[in-house]
Order: sequence, then C-alpha cells, then structure tokens
Amino acid sequence: MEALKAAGHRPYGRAFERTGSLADIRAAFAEGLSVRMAGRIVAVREMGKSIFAHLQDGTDKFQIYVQKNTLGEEPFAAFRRLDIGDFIGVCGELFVTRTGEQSAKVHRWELLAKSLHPLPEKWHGLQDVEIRYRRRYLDLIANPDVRKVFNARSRLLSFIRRFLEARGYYEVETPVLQTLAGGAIATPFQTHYNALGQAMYMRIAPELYLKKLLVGGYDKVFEMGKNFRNEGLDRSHNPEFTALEIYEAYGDVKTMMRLVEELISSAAQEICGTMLVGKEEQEKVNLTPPWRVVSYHDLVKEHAGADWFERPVEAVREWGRAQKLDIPDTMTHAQVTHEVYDKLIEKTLWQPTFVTRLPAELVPLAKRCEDDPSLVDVFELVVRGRELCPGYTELNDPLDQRARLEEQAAGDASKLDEDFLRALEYGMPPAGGMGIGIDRLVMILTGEESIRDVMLFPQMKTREPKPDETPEE
RNA sequence: GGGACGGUAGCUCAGUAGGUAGAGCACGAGCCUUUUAAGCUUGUGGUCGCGGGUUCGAGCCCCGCCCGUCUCACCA
Repeated sequence: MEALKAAGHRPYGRAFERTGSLADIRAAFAEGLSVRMAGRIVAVREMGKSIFAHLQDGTDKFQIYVQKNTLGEEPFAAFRRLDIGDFIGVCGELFVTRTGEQSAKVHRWELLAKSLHPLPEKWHGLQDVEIRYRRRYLDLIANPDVRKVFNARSRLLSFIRRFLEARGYYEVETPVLQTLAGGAIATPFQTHYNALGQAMYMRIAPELYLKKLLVGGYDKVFEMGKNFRNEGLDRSHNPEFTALEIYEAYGDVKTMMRLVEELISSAAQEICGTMLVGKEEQEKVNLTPPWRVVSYHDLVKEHAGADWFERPVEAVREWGRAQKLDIPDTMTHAQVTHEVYDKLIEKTLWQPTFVTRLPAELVPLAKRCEDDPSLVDVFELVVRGRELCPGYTELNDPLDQRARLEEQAAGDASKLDEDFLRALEYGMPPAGGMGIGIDRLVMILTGEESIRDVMLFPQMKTREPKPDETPEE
C-alpha cells in the first residue's frame, strides 16, 4: 500500500463514472468500443509483459487485459502491485480473445479501494458455514450462488407488494415496540423505554393492530415486516423473522385459501419461472393450483384407520405407542390424535396441502365451524412436510373473544389488550386473515433447507463473553 | 437441555504409532505479451478453538469449557 501511495495512487478513490455495469457492457458488447468499467479484482493471471484479470461487480464478471506497451512502464508496474480483492476502475477497448472470451484491453486504470485482507480461495470458495453466516459479505463475494437466493428473496418481497396492491390491499405499518405483546402465544423480547420509564416489548405479531384497522374501515390490509420471538434457534426458527399478515373484511377462510394459492403459485412462476420448485437432488414441490384440500379428521382417518374416532381412548393410545410415539396414559383422545398428526402425518405432506377444520382447542382465536362447534374454520397450509401458513375466519364476537383471551391470560389482567377488545365492541366486519412466514416461503421457492441460508445475517451466538452476563444458573 | 460429529496458515484441507507443523490457493521475489483453477523457480506465513491433566515428549490420549453443523427435546 505504501508503495502504491508513493507511486501517486490514492488507496481509496472517489466516484468513478462508468459506461455501465459489467452486465450492461456485456449486453452492448461490440469489438473496438471504448468503455469505462469498474469492479473488484477476483482473479489475476500474470504472463510477463501482459496480465489477464477478472473484475466483478454486482451484476457480472468481466475479463480485462493489461499490456505493458499499451499502458507504459510505470502504470503497468503499479498494476502488478494490486491484489485480488482490490476495486479498480478502468478505461479500455472491447475485444475478443483467442479463446473467444469477451474482454477489455486496458488503456488506463485507477485504484478505487484497496483490500487489506486476502479473499477466500477462488476454487473451493468459502465453505466454513460459521464464517459464511457471521461474515456474509465474504460469502457473497466467494460464492456467487448465494447471491441468487437473496436476489430471489428481494424479488419475492417486491412481487408480493405488487400482487396485493393490484388487488386493492393497502400496505400499512403498525408498532413494533409495544407495551403489550399480543396476537400470538410466544415469549416476547423485553426492553426499556427511558423517557417513559416503562417496560416495552418487541412485537410477536401485528395481528391485533391490523384488526383494529378493519374496525377503522380498512377492508383489505396487509403488513410485511419483522416479528420477534424469544425462543430457540434451529433450522426453521430465527428470533427475528419476516411475516406477512393479510386481512380482508367480508371474507373468510375460503377467501384466504384462494388468495394464498394464487399468491404463492404466481410468485413461483414469476421468480423461479416454473411452479415446480426445489433443488435438483430432492423431490420437487409442485405449486400448480388447485392444491389439495383435506380436513384434519379425514387426514387422520386416512393414516390411522377409518374408525379412528370411534375407537376407545385406550385403543388409540396403544396404536400410537405401536408407532413409537411417546403417549402417557393421561392423554385424551384428541391429544393422541394431534400427536399422531404432528409427528406422523404432517411430515408426509410434501406437496402443498390445505389442512382444514382443526379442533377448536388447537386454535383458540378463530371462529367455530357452523356445522360443528368443536371445530374451527381455519386452514394450515403444509408444504414440504412443514406448516407454512395458517389462515382463519377471524373471530369478531367481542364477548367470545374476551372470554378466550381471559382464559389465555390466566387471570393476569395486565396481559389483556383492552383497547383491542374495545375496538371489537365497536364492530369488526366478518373477515378472513392469514399469515405467511416469508423466510419459509423463500426456503420453499429456493429449495434451501435452513432458514439461515435465506437470511442475510442470521442470529448467531456471540463469541466473546457477553458484556452484561449475569451469574444466574 | 441431551446425543453424534467437527474447529490445524487469510481460505480449502492433510497430519502416520504420542517424537522438529504440511500441501494447494492467496501474499512477496524471479521468468513468461491471448491467459482463464495459466505455468515454472523460490520465499514468507501457525495461540493446532480455550483452559487444565497424563507423559521425558501432546495437533493426536484424558477432563472441563467455548463456537458450529446435524439430531432429539422444549417452544408454536
């Protein structure tokens, strides 16, 4: 670096006017054309009095050719002192090499930014998953396929907004910092607001605010943003994750099924160019509508026998144990049934499947089915053996809602969102609602197995001792 | 939280029986004017995750801890 400075090169340059991105230049390639281009040096092949190198920017990779007698003694010597990883801008003339590669012969170059660290190895890339997640910028430089996943994610967010706006849904923003974290059953992150001297929580779901907007006269709303849940980390859970929630007045669970089916299948078409998604080595997921719709009861009967719901509780417990499930004698018939669904059936639903009419005790915040009050009018969309998206006919009876929330709060009145209940008392139109885990949707569209591979900066444990560590436990 | 596996140069990895720490890439020096994982010669580079133990001697064996991956559990 000192040698470069001594030779009159600024190690960190300023804006560099380009003819276009590397992809632009490739698209407009014509032999003899003069161009200005810039990028990071990712490969160098030195051959005495001439050098080949590759520049990379956010769009493409392009070969440049540096000749001693084109450039002159000193600029050529300075170029040789550059390292892989440095950013440079070049002026040059396009040509095609003997081997047929489109290239640019460099007339002048300037250093735009010096890299002080060596880049990961060019052939194997960066393999260490820990470094890939902790220092994603290196992963993005070294492993070009990673960029494809995040480009797909970016286009998905954009597509969802266009899709919903075109159908008359308003995108809204509701508080992330809340005095009461409602709308789901989960442990929130707690923080402290100095100005008010009070505890605050990061939201676990936007649901209650969005329903208040239905009361306020919005017929079709959605919000796409981060939720935060104070839970463990694994292949499908990150403490902060992106959720899309949609509510539609005068609709119900069927409205939502049609909407999500169209939304996801057309997203696949737009982003993947096909409705058959997933990686080559695994069974593809076929998102072509219509998707299978099956009730929870039928599904259980299909797997465990048509007389399942007529069998005595001892018999179903025995059956479950024979399937190597852990079934204590205290389990009710309904609990055994759900254990069977959860552990044995759900994982078999690889292709998109709407599981409908769930037992009411599993989903306390949805409306009951009119023909059977023991069931609720909901769906769970299951893809690749995992729940992707729940949808409800929303409960709009303020008295029923209060009773169920009170039961859930277990006598702790401070956990009741009184303003939400008051809003319902003003009247909320019947509505359908649903939530999609965007991270999991990206996993399905890209075929990735881990949520960490679809989040740019997944949560990782701190390596240094935690500064505020308290000696509990 | 339990179990299995892993952590060696900036990166990708090898390391025999417990006996001086290795290769390729990257980086430095030299040769080479159409190469593309360029090539050839040569050099620099190490807290072997951290701490303790056994041993004359530990990358390797033992114990504890940290981080990661998978998996089970918890959690929706």
